Amino acid sequence: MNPTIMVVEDEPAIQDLIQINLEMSGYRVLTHDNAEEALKHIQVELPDLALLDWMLPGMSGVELARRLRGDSRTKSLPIILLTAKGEEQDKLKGLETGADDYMVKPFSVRELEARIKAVLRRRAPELTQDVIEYHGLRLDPASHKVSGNGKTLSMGPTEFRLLHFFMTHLERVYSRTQLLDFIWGDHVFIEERTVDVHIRRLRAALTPSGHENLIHTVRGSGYRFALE
Amino acid sequence: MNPTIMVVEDEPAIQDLIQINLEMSGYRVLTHDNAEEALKHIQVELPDLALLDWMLPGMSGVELARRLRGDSRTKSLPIILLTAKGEEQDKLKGLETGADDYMVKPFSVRELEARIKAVLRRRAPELTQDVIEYHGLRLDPASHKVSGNGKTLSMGPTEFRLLHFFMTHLERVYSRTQLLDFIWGDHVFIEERTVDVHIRRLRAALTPSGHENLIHTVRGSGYRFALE
DNA sequence: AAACCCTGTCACACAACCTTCACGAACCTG
DNA sequence: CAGGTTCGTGAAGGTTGTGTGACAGGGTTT
Repeated sequence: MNPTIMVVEDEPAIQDLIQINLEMSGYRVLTHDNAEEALKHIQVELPDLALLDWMLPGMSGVELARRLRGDSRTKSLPIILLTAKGEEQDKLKGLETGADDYMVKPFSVRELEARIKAVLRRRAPELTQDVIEYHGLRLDPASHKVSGNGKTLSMGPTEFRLLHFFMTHLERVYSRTQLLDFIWGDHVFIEERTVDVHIRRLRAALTPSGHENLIHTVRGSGYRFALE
Repeated sequence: MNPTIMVVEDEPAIQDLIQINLEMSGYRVLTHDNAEEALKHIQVELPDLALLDWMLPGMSGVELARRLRGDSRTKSLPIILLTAKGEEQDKLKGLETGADDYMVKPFSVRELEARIKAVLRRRAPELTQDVIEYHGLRLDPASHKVSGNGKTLSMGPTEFRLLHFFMTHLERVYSRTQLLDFIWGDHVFIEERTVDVHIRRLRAALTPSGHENLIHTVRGSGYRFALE
């Protein structure tokens, strides 16, 4: 699934501009024109990044950012603030509230996309559309293709997500529970051992190019993806 | 046909400079020296990109941009704003322009063309009227004709737009929702599965020349158009 | 008015996929 | 080396996603 970006912006013109361009770039966009509505939506669905206007009718974007940081569920949600010119001197305050980045209006769409990409890369690399390559194994999120030493490898959707996660989180052990959280999503009621089965299928899918030995079992702890 | 660029600029010297250079580069250029005239023209003909001066007699370029964003017909028209040096600080306070990009005068013609190209490529590669050819499959936007290895292929309007979109967006997976947004338009209340049906019709239309296997199903994600 | 084309929706069938389970191998501990 | 734990593996069963044919409504042409 593509990264979901929540846009909270009260001016329709700029809302449309952002939405159209981000969708064109492959993001899924949710728009709200006030903070209260946005908060309600977040109860239901957690976006991957939030783009908040500084000034909003009712609760301001700054206040919204602070609230999101306060709640443990949204604590690590990447946030970019949009500020108009005169507000710039308050930028320190903005960063203090926990925003990852901020942009001063007017901004170009190119710049916006660059910053979104930068923030995502830092905070959630598995959500960017960047091609990842590691020792002859190549994964392209945009075209949804995997190849090992030039040879195309095919696998199911879950194995693809699993591999994508591993390739953006190298050299580290993840427990089955963690993998379930990151790849299957929040609070899914699934047997832990199911992870083993997908690991096995991923190994099988990587075998044609000999990359199956990148996945290491760490007995008692979980799995690790690396050269060794 | 070449992309049409509308230039709204009141200074004759700059107007000429832009017009001559852009025409030299193969664009069709429409010039107006005020926003009202430009709006009138847009009723008749929709350009592929608008180049607006910030300051204009009567309605300003900013106001014009806002209006264009407001009308659903011109909502997604790419816009580049031209601003003079001093204007950037004074006039921008809290202004949301809705432009895709903006340039500060004086600028080089080379830079202008680079930005135009970038904006066009990002916003509407399927808008260019260039004939597209890909592995024996040939699509001519101007005459609305498609042929595969010389053999004429016939299809309905929707399938044509779908194919046009795919051929200008190769090697990338698009979800059903994205395809609905890009090809049917924003906020259309249409069943997602309808996309499948048109994919099927497009495949059927491409079968006579054997190009139906350029369309790949990516289970759980959407469709991808490429060789593979 | 009839014939035609295009479109969006539905229902059904099938294939791909996910999850679980059970069994045995591998491993650790004492 | 015995007992217990953890992991790999194959298969079964249920679920989900996609391909496909049919059909009705709207629009256009004949």
